[in-house]
This record gives sequence, structure tokens and C-alpha cells, in this order.
Amino acid sequence: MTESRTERSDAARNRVAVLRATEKLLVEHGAEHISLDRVAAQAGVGKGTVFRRFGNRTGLFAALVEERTETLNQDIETGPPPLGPGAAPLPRLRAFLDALADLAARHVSLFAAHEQACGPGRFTSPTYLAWHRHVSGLLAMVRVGDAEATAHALLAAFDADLVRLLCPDGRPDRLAETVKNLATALMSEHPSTVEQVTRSGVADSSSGRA
Amino acid sequence: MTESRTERSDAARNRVAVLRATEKLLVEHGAEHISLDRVAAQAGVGKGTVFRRFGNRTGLFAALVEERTETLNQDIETGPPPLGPGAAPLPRLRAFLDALADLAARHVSLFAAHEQACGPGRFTSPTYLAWHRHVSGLLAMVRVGDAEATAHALLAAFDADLVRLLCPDGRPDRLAETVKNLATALMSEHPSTVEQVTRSGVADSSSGRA
DNA sequence: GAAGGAATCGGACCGCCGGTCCGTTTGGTC
DNA sequence: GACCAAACGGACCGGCGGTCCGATTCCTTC
Repeated sequence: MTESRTERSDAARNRVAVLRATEKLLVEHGAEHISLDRVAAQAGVGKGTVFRRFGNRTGLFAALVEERTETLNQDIETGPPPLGPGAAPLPRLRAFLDALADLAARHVSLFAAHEQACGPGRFTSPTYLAWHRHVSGLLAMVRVGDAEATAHALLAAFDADLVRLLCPDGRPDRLAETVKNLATALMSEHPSTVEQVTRSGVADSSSGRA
Repeated sequence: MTESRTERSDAARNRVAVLRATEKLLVEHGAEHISLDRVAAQAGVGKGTVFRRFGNRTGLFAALVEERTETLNQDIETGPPPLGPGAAPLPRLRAFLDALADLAARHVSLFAAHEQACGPGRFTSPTYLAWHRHVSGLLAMVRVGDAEATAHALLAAFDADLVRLLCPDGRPDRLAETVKNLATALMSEHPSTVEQVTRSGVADSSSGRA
């Protein structure tokens, strides 16, 4: 991302070649038995180049994840409601969960590979941190107890293997509905500072994909 | 488990030796960089013996998990309330979540190793299936929508890495409270067939560990 | 446009791991 | 005590993530 200065032309070319090759292998071979040898071969570069660019397996998938989640993260922070600032906590959380389910369903393989490569350090990746901060903040606004832990629990539903189970055909609906239901139950239970957080008043901002 | 018949004495001795060795390595080296070579060496047996007994890495950890979860699974099915049959859905679910959090916090390393070894097939392990059936059934009794998916979402909070994060000192309280809170919110929201499922009426059956 | 040097490349190489194989040993039985 | 099925164990295999360093390529400078 933040290169020191002036990336050499061949380096840039190879970087995108590796990323594209990784994507291709991810969608073709569904799972995460993707060796970096294969990636390098598919990209038409040497193995050393892959490691020079991305450090290690984790870094490679992290870069791809960041690329895929960039627009969502921007929309969350500075986009228009209900995803961005301005909407009430519950609709905003629901919109986020919809968007996240959609993203997760569309890129299961990538997310699976990323999780597997990260291991326990998954929770310290910038992307996860941003999502957790967002959810946690929204929950805290409605005074949900231990918002941080609750946010983790909600986000745990987006475990890649679970996504595969609940969205076998790529449709995020089932996962989205389930998690939104959880969030709504949680928030409805806690009398909010904002008055009109009632269940009936929820604007359902499903990103209609189907 | 169900050996064909009459396990030879040395085989039995080696089996427990391997299991104990695995436990020891799990608690000593916190994570899952436990090679089966090491396990064999620690147990004082050959590598081939480990594979002969347990088939593969997954089988080894699965055997250990089954050993650890046996009593809980019995208690759920035939034990006394509130864990066993006889209690109302919500208290029973809360009791189960308490017990599961306790178990998870005490055996994080094992569960982490098991998850990692199982991969996506984690959801088809007998233990997970039993737990999911249980939670799913309880949710359905209170007419929670899509009980199956919701049960998966609740159980996802027991992801080993998340347990490590929320129970750094082995105390299950924070995890338990969070998930029980989720379950309670869910069930309270749905008007049950049983009348007295209210929040105040919940008997808190925390397995006081602290 | 040629030269120089730094950044990049690439694939041979390393140690390790999960899993297999088969000659050897052991335990139960008659 | 002898026999044989069962179990043992460690050498062996293919493949992986990651490293290293001589060869190559790009960019700058004159």
C-alpha cells in the first residue's frame, strides 16, 4: 500500500499479476490448497517475487482482502446513510450487516484463505479492527452491555466456513437475515437514548441481490 | 471408540499414551504447531502408531475432543435440569451456553487445534452436530425464525480464537455473559408458547467459576 | 545513447510436516 | 513353546512456506 517511493514498473506489473493469479486460483480451486508456488507459476513470475512483494502467505491474502473491502470501509466511514454516518444505530447496523453478508458471500474463498492464513491474528487485521470498531460503536450507542464482546460475537457469524454453509449458492440472504435478526433483538431490548428505535420502525436496507 | 473387538493390550496402552502426550504438548506449547512427529516422540511410540490409531491429525484431535465433551453431551440429553430435559427453553439454553463457555475456556488449545485440523468439515463433526441440534431445537420451541441458522450463529461465538480473545485468563464469564445475553434477547423477542419466558424470570444458572 | 548502480527477479535450496509402507516385533491362543 | 494375526516404528515420499544470492532489469545521470 504505502510504498516508500516510486515503485519500479516491473514491480508494479508483477504485483497486479500475482494478485490476479491469486484471484483466479481462488475461484477455480474452491478451497485454500493454493500453494504460493502455484500462484507464482500462474502469475508467470518467480516464487521469490511473490514473497518480496507480500512478505508471506498472510500478506498476500491480506492485500487482496483489503482491495475487496476498500469501498465498503469507505462507505461506512464517509458514505451516505444508512451505511454511513447520519442514520440511527439500528438501521445503520442492519445496513452494514447486509453489506458484509453480501461481501462475504461473494468472496468466500478469499475470506476462507485469509482466515486460515491469519490464524489467531485474524482479530488484529486492519479490516477486522475497523469492522469491530464500527459495530462496537453502534452497539454502545444503544447501551448494549459489553459492546466490544458482543460485536465480536456478531462478527463471528461471518466465519468463512459458516458463510459457505449458509450461502451455498452465493446468496447472502439467509446469513444476512439471521444476523440482522440477532442485532435487532439485541438493540430492541435495550431502551435507547434515541427514542424511535423500535422494531417496526426499521428501514430494511437490504442490498437486493437475487 | 467402537473397536471391532478385543483391543490388544499394547495397542490400548499406546492409545492412552498418545492421547496424554497430545494433551501435554497442547498445554505446554500453547498453539497448534504440534507436529505428529512430536506427539509420537513424546508418547514414546513410532509415528506409524499414531496414524494407525487415529487415522490422521483430525482424528487424533477429534478423539480428544470427544473425551472432553462426553459428560456435557450426556448431561444435555439425559441429565437433570436446567441442563437436561425438563427446564424451560430459555433457562435450558442459558445453562448450556454457560457449560459450553466453561468447557471452551478450559480447553482452548485443544479446540483450536481441532478446528484447524477439521477445516470446513468442522460442522459435520458429531460433537458440533449434537450441540447444533440441541440449540436449534430449543430456539425452535420459542419459534425463533430460522432456528438452524441462528443456532449456527450463536455457536460461532465459541470459535477458539475468539475464546482466546475473550477469556485470556481462562475465565469463561465474559464469553458466557455475552452469548447468554444474545440468546435471551432473541428468545424474549419472540412471544413463546410458554408464557413465563420473560427476562426477569430467568434463573441464572451460571456455573460459578472464578 | 551509453554507463552505472540499485532495485528487482527467479528458481535452487532448506527444514518441516502429514501421511504411507513394509520389514520386524509382540501378544494372545492352542 | 509355537504360531500367526495384529501392532509396531522409523525410513521414506511429495509438497509446502520461506530464504538466498547470482543474474537481470529499470531508472538515473551525464
